[in-house]
Order: sequence, then C-alpha cells, then structure tokens
Amino acid sequence: MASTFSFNSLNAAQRQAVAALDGPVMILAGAGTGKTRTVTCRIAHMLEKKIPAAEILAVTFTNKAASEMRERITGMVTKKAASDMTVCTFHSLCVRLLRGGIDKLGYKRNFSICSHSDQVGLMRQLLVRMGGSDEKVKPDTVLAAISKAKNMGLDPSELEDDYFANLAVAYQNELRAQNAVDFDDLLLFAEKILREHGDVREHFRGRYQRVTVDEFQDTNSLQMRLLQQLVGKPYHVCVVGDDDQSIYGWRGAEVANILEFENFFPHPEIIRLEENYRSTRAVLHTANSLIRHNRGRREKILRATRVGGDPVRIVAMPGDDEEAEFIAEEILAGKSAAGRQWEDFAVLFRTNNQSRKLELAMRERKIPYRMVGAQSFYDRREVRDVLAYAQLLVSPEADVPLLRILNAPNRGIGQATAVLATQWSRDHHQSVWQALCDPAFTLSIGSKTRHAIESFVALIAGAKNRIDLAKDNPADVLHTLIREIEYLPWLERGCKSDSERQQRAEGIQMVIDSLRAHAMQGRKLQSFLDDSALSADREDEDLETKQGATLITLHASKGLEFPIVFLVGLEEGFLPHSRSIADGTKDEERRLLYVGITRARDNLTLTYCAKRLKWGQETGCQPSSFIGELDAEFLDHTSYEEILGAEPSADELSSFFGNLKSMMDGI
DNA sequence: GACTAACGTTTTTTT
DNA sequence: AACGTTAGTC
Repeated sequence: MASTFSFNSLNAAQRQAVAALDGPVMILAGAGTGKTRTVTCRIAHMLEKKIPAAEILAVTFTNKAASEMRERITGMVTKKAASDMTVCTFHSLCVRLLRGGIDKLGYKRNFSICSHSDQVGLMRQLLVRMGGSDEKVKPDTVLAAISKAKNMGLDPSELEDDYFANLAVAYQNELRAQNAVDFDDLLLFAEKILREHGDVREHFRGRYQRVTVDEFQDTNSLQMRLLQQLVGKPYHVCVVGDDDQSIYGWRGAEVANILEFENFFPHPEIIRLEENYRSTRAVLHTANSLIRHNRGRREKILRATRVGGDPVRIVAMPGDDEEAEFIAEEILAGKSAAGRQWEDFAVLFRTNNQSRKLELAMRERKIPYRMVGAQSFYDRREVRDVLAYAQLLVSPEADVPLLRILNAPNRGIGQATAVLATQWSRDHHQSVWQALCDPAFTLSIGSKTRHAIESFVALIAGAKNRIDLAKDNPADVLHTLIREIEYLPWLERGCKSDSERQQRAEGIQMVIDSLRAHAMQGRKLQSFLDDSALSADREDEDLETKQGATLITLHASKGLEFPIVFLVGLEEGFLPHSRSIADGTKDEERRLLYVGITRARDNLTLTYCAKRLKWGQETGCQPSSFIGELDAEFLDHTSYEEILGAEPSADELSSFFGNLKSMMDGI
C-alpha cells in the first residue's frame, strides 16, 4: 500500500498539477483553491509512481508550514514513506548541509547561529567601537542593509555607503571570529558550497531529485539561487505560490521569482488553480475587483464554487472607539443570532497597535479572544538566556552565548571585563572562553573579578563534563545549573508584576521540558539547539488550543480562513500605510488587503473611521483609496449611524439585552 | 556596576 | 500612550 488519494476528488486543474511530475512545474494557486491538498496529492502520486520517498524534498518557509505539510502527507502515505522524505524549511535544510561541510569555508562545524537579538547586540558593539559617524545609526538599519546585500549576492564591502560597508566587513569578521553565522549566512554559505564544490552539489542533487517549494511568492533572490544549485537537470522542481499574495517584499521577497520563473527553469508547465472553495461569490468578486488594479501580475480570476452570499459591507465609523464597540457588538449578536462559535469570528488589522481598543471592547463584553502574539517565544529574554547556557554546554567556545550570559545573573564579571576578554581573545586568535581559561589573561585582571571568572569557568566546565560523560540527562544538568546559579530569583527581581514573574518561570520550564522531550527521542543537544535557533514559534497553542474570536494582523492572517471577518481601519495612511506610499510599494498594500478579503468564507465587513487615536493624539482620517477600487455589485456601503438608527430586529434586541446583562454581571 | 530619569520612536515578521 | 534606549548619578 503506497498511497491513498483519488484523482476523482480533484478538479481538472488540480488533477493536471498532480499528474505533472516531470520537469519544472509552477502551480499558481489562488487563495482558497486547495493548494495544500494538491501538493500533498502530488507527492503521494510520486510514491505511487515508485519514486523513492527519500528522493523527495519539500521546502517551506516556516516551521509551522513544514509540520503542517508533514502532517498532511503522513495522513496519505505509509509511515515509512512519510519519515523517509524530507520536509523542512530553507534554513534547516541549510543547517544540515553546513553542519556537514561548513569547514570548506573556514568555519568550524560546531558554529553557532545568531538570532536577531544576537545580531543587534553585536552590531551595537561595533557601532560603539567604530564610532566615526556623526548621525545616530540604528543597528537595525545597518543589519537590514547587510541582509539586503547578502540576498543580492554582494560582498559586504560592496555596500554603497562607505560607513555601512566598513561596518558590514567588521560584522562579518566578528561573526567569523566567533565561529557564528546569521540567518542569511545559512543560505549564503550553503549556496556557495553547492556552487563551488561539485561533489557536494552532485551528492545533494542525487539525494533530492524531486523538489517542491511552497509559498514560492515569498522566496528572495538568494533562495532562488540556492534552489538553482539544488536542482539539476532534468529539473524536477515544482514551485507553488500566488503572486497576488506576496506581502513580504519588505523583507526581501522577490515577486520576480514567480513572475519570471521561466527565466530560471526552462519551459515550465504552468498550472493555474482558480476554483475557490472557500468564499462566497460576493466576497470573491470584491477581491477580484481590487486585485485587478495591480500591474504586472500572473493574471488569475478566482471563480466561486459557492453561490450568492451576503453583500460585503463597508461601514463608515465616526472614530476608532465606535469601530471597536461596533465590531464587538456584532460578534456578540452574530454569535447568538446565527448560532456561531467564537472561533468563527476574526478581526483583521494593519498594525499591532490597532488591537488595543478591540481587545478592550472584547474584554468589556466578556468575549473570549485570542491575539496572535507579536512577541516571539524565542525572543523572550529568559528563553534566550537558558538556551545560551545550553549552547555553552555543547561548545563553551561559542562567543555569542558566552557573552550573553557572562554576567546574567550578575556574578561580578561586568562589561569592562567582557571587553578585555574579547580583546584578548581577538589578539590571540582564540575564543573568549579560552581567554577566561588562560592564566595569561586572568592574571591581568583584578583578583576579585579573577575569582569570579574562575568559578564561572568551573561551573560551566563541570556541567559540560556531566553531559559529555553521558552520566546525566542534559535536561537535568541544565535544570540543576540554572537553579544553582539562582537565575530565576535574579530575573524575578527585575519583574514588575506577579504575572510577569510567573511568565518568566514558565518560559524557563518550557525550555527544560522541551529539551527533555527532545532527549527522550534520542536526539542530541546540538540538534535541539538548531531547532530552537531556527524556530521563532509564537507560543504554539495560539490558534489551535486557545478559544475565542481571533484578533490578528493582516500579515499573520495569510493562510488562514474564518467564516466571519471584520477588516478594520481602511483609511489612507493606514491601509495603504503611509510608509508604503512613500516607498512606492502601494501594490503590496493592495495585495495585503486582497489577502485580508480572501480570508472570509461567508461574511465580510470592512470599516473605516473619520478619526483615530494615533500616538496618543487624535487624528483625522480619510477613507482608503482602495475602497473606490472595489466593484459595487456586491457592496453595501453604509455607516455606523445608519445601522444604529435602523429599527433593531428582534434578534438584535434580545442580544442587546443579553449584552446589557453580561455587562452588568461584569461589574 | 546598578539604578533612575529623560529621551525618542512607533508597519508588517520569519528564519 | 507606551515602550525601549541612553545618559547621568550614586
């Protein structure tokens, strides 16, 4: 039994996509057209055609997408086949490659991976060290320029601005000295090794003969180059995406990859999935009428398989307070009148700060809601600290994590000492850890600090030893270490509230628990660290476990769907965002709105306000220019006053009193 | 080296 | 308004 799927359950275009196994294939999959199903069926079809599972590689952008795809495939094929194929992100694929061959570029195989906050920390140091600039330059600005250069295939020294070029060179040298790489380097170095080493390239091309890339509209040019190295003749490569849903241009996504695919792989078979199973005709027609205004797209017209539907409402609001209250009331009324679940409702907004008033309105009415969190779990301080300790237990010579926790908690090794140690290590071409271990260095330090260094070295070395001798479970060693150094009490002293204290403690516990689970599967500490470094997972439960209406940014909503959608703040300057108008990327804003609209299954409401609180200041607003681009056929343009002024229906009345009651209960 | 006060900034977010 | 960063003080 190889696989279970049936051609009969697919439409003509999907069938064509599933059948097209050989040569370059591009599947243009509009929103809600059954993309994932098509891709998983296509892979199942490969197995049916006796293509060995081990030769199949599917690349995604996020870990979430990778695990979802793995899950879907696992449901269709044998366990063996599912575990034999490779489904992973671009970055984790590159880590695998580099752990086995980065020494070709002069790095050691136990390199560490810099997170964004590591990068910022490093750049901040460099800015101080280099000085020289009259203007204040933000670390993020420089890092963005460096990232852009790497993605374009430029050497750091080739940056236009001399000051930036100097910083970029220093940054790259510093990383190399610390045997560390950043996220871009993972792709950059993997591509370089594949390009320059024919044996490695042939090995990978032989190993992965069937490559699928999901969300292709999000690839940047470096990823494109990597893909070209990865895929050899006869180019059995399949890319899947939708240029109309390309909303990550600001972080390097290159729509040209999808628009000019035939320039990268010759004579691709191009298949369009245009039958939409998600939305009503009203929603879809409105979405189509908007996206038509973009130039230079792969033209697609989504066809609704569902008939009719409520008209799309556009509601003019006096202000953002009324907007939030209106939506909360509508959710309350909709739930009781139409027998909906809280989970059926979603409110979409452009910027995170727009969620405040919405949250408040939800809380007042006791509507359960889930916010798709802005702060990533792995960016939380306690998590990064504990992971840094874990990293030292694998390789204390990793400077980045060492410097991170050298004085966390405070142990009397402050910044001054850190600078001296870094300086010494640089002068002697050694790691900071080696400096701390070397009497030649420590004897130059005051006795008080020296003793602090000695006990720190003993602490780490002792714990590392226990792991190396495999006497204890790494999770236990780490747990003991964290307790011994009284990390949590130190952290708690800096907390303002009890809930914050609790959250910190939970963060630490979650790392330990997840390491323990990892170790149970017999996997090494290093692989745990790689996974952690490459996953910016928000607190996982987010959508799956948490109950309630969804509050979410337009960006984060891509790939999701909801029966009832409210899309707020359709105001010029917000959507399109003023910054995008200045940058000349209004097309991308239009795509963003398009993504938002196509999230709706049954019912869609768009709102805009006459005034809005912005940075603590009341500001007047104009309706978004996008509103005028929507075709009127299925639109119902109305206003807050008009809706409130109308005779309330029996349903609305009963829910009004219901609300009143729940508000009273809340007091 | 730790703590506090003033200051400036504020799109989107993944690896 | 609210947050993080920085400069200044003890």
